[in-house]
Amino acid sequence: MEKKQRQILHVDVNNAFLSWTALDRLNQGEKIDIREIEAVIGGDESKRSGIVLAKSMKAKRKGVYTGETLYQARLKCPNLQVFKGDYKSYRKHSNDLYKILLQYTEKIERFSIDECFLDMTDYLGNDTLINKAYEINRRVKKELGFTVNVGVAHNKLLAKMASDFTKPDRVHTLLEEEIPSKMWTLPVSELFMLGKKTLPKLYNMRIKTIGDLAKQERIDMIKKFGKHGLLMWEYSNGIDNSEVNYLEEKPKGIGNSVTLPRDICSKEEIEKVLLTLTEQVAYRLRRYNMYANVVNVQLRTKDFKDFSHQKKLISPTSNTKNIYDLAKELLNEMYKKGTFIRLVGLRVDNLIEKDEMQLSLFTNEEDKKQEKLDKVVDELKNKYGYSSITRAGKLNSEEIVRLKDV
DNA sequence: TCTGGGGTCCTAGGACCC
DNA sequence: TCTGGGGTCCTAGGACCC
Repeated sequence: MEKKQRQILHVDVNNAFLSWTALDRLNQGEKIDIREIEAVIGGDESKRSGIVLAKSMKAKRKGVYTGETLYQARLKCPNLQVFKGDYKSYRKHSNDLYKILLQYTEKIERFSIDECFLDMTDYLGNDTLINKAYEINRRVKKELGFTVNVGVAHNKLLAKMASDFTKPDRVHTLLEEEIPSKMWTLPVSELFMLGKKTLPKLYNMRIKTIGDLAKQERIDMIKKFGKHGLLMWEYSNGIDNSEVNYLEEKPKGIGNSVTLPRDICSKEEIEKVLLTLTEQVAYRLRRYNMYANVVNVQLRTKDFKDFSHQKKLISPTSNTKNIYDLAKELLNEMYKKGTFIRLVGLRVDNLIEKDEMQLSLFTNEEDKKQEKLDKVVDELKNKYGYSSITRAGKLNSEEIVRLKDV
């Protein structure tokens, strides 16, 4: 029996951070709509995080692109206006969008803060997929005040490629019969999951368009690039059988990292930063009701060399002290005296849910005490805000690490 | 005034076991 | 003298995404 053809939409907010900040400013009574001028949402140069996070159409036309430094962007666009991002507000706008989309299907995968996949297969009624796409596009603009692109297709990959065609405020289809005309003609760099490391290798093989890639022998792509080769080959041919993952998923890992306002070169200073990062990570871990099995410490040197070490915990934990102790151990292993460090990161991985863990013949008295302490601290944080409570050893590092949103 | 921060998944080598 | 091979777990690093 042939399987029913799937009906998939991809909804992508146009210039999300910039549009949302534009709306917030208009709501606060500002006269200028920053979508209409040469503007970007950017990081903070004084904190050495001065990159472009989102740009207006006018800035884009001057050649400004996401991820480049504000310095480079200003060279191309001297009148560029730079605004700060507000993640709390972005989450709210994202949720507003989600609520509208829920009226069309419950099978929604929130792919990122500004992108969703919708599985409409069983939710079309007598309507067509493309009508639904236009309706969503119109309603979001009218009810929320920002615009979206909607991609219409029969799998996620094609829907995502379609929503990336001309912007803003558009609906595009990418049906099987349209693949040669609409997708194979594009530069191969436009293909989803094809990054800047792979691109030069393909150019060396005289592969310039997605169509060139699609014409390769499948087996050759596997031989040259392994699993990733197969993926690229399938994507270039419009093949993607992955499901819309609409069920809320627990995270697989939780991390926090920070670029320091100045490079540091003493283990003691790095430890203080690690403690601040650990507190935040462990707090989030406990809010998910999960335990970690692995701790990972990442360092970036002043000349942008990244390295990391990781280790399994003796037993799964969500306790700040256990994680911090192992993090210090890892730092000890990996840190060469005198190296200038630009970024410090801490993540926990191989997470399990608390109830999966047999509680526990082995939990010792010290751990139980720690757990109680963490709980008290968490409750205060929940009640009075994350930064309401802090421990003495950390105070110094707060001059270095500004507290971030949790 | 160069170059964020949060993730997921994959690969490859070594240890260890049968 | 010769010197397996399959499987799993652990770790470091890298590619890619938004």
